[in-house]
Amino acid sequence: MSMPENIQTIFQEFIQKSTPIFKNRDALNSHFTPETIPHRNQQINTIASILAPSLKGAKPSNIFIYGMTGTGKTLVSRYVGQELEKMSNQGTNQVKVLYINCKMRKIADTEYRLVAELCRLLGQEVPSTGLPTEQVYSTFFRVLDSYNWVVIIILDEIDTLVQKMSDNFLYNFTRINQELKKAKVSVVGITNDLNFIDILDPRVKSSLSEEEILFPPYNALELQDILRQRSDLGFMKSILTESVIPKCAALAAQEHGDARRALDLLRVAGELAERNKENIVKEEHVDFALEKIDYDRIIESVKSIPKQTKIVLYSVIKLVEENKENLQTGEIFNVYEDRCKDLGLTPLTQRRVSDLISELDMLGIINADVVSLGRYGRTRQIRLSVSNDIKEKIKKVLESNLVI
DNA sequence: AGTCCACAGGAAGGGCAGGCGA
DNA sequence: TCGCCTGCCCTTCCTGTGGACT
Repeated sequence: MSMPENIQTIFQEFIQKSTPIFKNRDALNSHFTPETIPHRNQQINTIASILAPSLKGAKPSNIFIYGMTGTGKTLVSRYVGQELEKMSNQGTNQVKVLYINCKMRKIADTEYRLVAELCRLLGQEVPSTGLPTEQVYSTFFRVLDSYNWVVIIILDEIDTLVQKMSDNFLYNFTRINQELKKAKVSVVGITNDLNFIDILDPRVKSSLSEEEILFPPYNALELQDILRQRSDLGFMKSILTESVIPKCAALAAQEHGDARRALDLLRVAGELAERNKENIVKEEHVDFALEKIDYDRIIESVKSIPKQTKIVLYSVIKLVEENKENLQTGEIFNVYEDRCKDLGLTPLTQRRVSDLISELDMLGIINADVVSLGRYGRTRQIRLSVSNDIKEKIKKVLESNLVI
């Protein structure tokens, strides 16, 4: 059997399959905007009433929105923004909402690019490079101030912005209105870093958070409502076993009520059923989905970590395979040094390796707790925090990657 | 009560790449 | 195109520390 024929068969089967599972897969994606947003009425109303004065040409307060991942911050603010623009278009046409996700590379990773993107959103093309930053700013101000409108700028994941370019930038931003004659600007900042507001310069802080809105995590029942709404849109009728949605909701509720995670579980469960050519999504598919999402995440991060970190991780695995438990930094460092010599690389210092171990800990691949062993020193106790299957897969990835 | 282990983890600075501005 | 600047990775040097052992 030749390859092309094989692929043809897969496509054929996919098309001919009598009972499709998905009606609209996109509806099960966390980025999808449904027509109504369950359990966020309070937040929607608050934001709407803060922004409403813009319809009469007044500058609304700046808003600072915070909450954990998957609590609907982005969804709600985009939704309110859209509705506001709609209303404005029916009337005085005075409101413009600009949305920027600060995490996007090539769009918002430098001050220049961010301001250039804002110009673009206002309909003014700016060369993607070449101009002095000053000039982009003046273009921005010119376009902004060319019309008697209220511009609401939504900066999503605003915390990454500060990491990249200091909060000087935000300071300028909060003072924009003093430079403008006709237009008025309000800033909506969104973050899932709950400590973010504390590390800001106090002046920026007070200006940015004229209004603060907290998005609490969803509980399991609320998550179920969200999943029901999406599954009605996304799945064919009666394709889900009764317990599927409560299970997804319960699992996601365990992790700080993350709706994104709940939707991922549901969608992946459906995809797994589809791939197995089954026509009903069952609870066991959710279990597999849970594993698969975890698995994919970890393998992806292992692929993307730097070479030296890979060698550190490989050393940890080697030691684990020698049945060593509760590894110490020093042990790992020794094995790591040997590995480096085998590979003809100069090893990093222990100080640095210690930081790399922390990074692996944060990725959730290993578990590194600081403990005191009294007379035997203070160190980290390090364990692999993945199942055996994943460990084997990681090992394969590392070996093919490093030629160990 | 004091010692001392095996590091943790902060501070400062070197070196380098890559983007910025002229 | 080239110097300049910035951010990042890494090293060096350092001080701090919980608790088993004496």
